[in-house]
Amino acid sequence: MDAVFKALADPNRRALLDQLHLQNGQTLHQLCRHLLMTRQGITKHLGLLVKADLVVPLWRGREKLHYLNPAPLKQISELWIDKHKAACLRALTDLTKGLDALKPEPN
Amino acid sequence: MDAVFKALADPNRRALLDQLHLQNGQTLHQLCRHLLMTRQGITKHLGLLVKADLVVPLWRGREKLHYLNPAPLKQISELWIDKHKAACLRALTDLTKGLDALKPEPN
DNA sequence: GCGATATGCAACCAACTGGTTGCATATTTG
DNA sequence: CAAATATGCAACCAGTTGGTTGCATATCGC
Repeated sequence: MDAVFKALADPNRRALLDQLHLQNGQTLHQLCRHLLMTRQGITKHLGLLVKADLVVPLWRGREKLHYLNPAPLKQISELWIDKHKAACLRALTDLTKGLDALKPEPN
Repeated sequence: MDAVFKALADPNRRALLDQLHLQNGQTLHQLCRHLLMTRQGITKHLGLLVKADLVVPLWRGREKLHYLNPAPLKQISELWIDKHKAACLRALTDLTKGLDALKPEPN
């Protein structure tokens, strides 16, 4: 869970996910073409994505294919985002109540 | 957008959001009681949350109240998570296809 | 007004991050 | 087998991050 948030924190890694979203199952060298960085740098980013289980690697001969795994994103969305979305109205009313409490001196 | 992902990357900041979710509009000192860290440390974390617009501060006298703003989370959920969730089935079939392609030698 | 309370700001530090270079290993191809 | 291709691993380096300490400022209560 923490690994997923950390993995999503970097724009390069999000770009990698986007790239895989565009064409799934790309090899490391294919992914390198879209991101200006050394191959080893990309390997590190992919390592974090794999550790967060957002990407699943698959060896085919000397090539390593990378596939998206949408499960963690779904989980985060459900466990975290929706929880706060549900409190949307409450939060807004809280805030406006706070603002009202600020000005009880209209004299 | 990037600021939101970065802000969510730290467990302490997520804990702060959780705490505010539990009781909205808490003051800095109130938030300090739930997280073992110096007040200044928490101030820094809150600063990032405010910069990401996930938290809105509100001064009342010498106290600074902190309110949740659910808008950025909603936006992320819609713009990012759902995009990948939509590709859920496709991603899975891609992966299983990749797995199948691995073993075309059953002889 | 004065002490206590609530917060801000800046400097500093260790640890982590993002990225590189260099070299090793495995697989494919001719 | 040898050359080329695809990848891994480790060391290193600069910049950022997470957290601290120290001191300044503003507001409340007596």
